[in-house]
Amino acid sequence: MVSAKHFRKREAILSYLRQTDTHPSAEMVFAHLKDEYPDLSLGTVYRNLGIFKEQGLIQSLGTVNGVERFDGNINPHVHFACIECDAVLDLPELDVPRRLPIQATKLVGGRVDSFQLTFSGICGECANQKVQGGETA
Amino acid sequence: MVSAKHFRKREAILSYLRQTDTHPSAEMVFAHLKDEYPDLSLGTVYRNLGIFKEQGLIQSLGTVNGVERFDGNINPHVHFACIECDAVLDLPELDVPRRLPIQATKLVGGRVDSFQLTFSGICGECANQKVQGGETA
DNA sequence: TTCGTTGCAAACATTTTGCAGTTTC
DNA sequence: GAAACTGCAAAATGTTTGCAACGAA
Repeated sequence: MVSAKHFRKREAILSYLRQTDTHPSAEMVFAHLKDEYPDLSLGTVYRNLGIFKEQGLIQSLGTVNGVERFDGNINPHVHFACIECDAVLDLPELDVPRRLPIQATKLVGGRVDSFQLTFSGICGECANQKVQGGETA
Repeated sequence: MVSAKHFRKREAILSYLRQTDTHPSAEMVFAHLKDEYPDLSLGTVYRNLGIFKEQGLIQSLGTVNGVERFDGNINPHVHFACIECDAVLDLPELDVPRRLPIQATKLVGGRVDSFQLTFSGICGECANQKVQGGETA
């Protein structure tokens, strides 16, 4: 009667997504959990991410630089993606006016389920590094 | 001295992106231009889309169902993506409050270049078909 | 035994790239 | 000739899937 911990990597994946604010990709989740679960497989991560997404337990933020990013926080909120370091930050202070989804629904004529608002540019950290290190590309 | 038309498929690609409101993927651009340019290659489409994107002549909307979609209209505007038929529609009537990018810039501390606001759900057309055809999955 | 979960590796889809051939000047 | 653009096919990348093995009940 070994604790379920031995068995359910699924829980670890969901738990990590809910803990972190890094909006990780499948690979990032894998890399993070590899320490604790050395025999974790990337396929398992993908598989479970798909399941969580389908069940609405997590949301996909779309792709950043070609790789899909996930968020354990399913509350609608705004994101910022850094084109330099690929970091994705939450901007919970920004609220999208309620009229927007309402108007969208009217215009579309069908059903509007969700939205994704993502700003992109250079994050504070990368901007600082550029100033200090010089603008060399 | 054959007209440049014979030669520059690049122009045709950009021109199509500016004409259409379908927000096509590389494959869709390819399929559309294949008639007029039978020897067009998919690699050329990808290559030129990359160049246009880099030059700011077009914008990427991110991926819809795993494939990247492009927009020849680089004016910031809102989109709607149908999860049923993968259509992407413009919602030019919706305007994002100016305070949002300003606030985002302050919060991020770096630089905010652009944003992407995409609603998703079922478009009017697909919604109608569902009603008429019954809700059978 | 039965069911669900997993590791592994193969398969898959999309996108990128190297290279040689062509067009333009 | 040089420079730019292209077709083609190979490669790279990210993701999905089949299958056998394993764990829990």
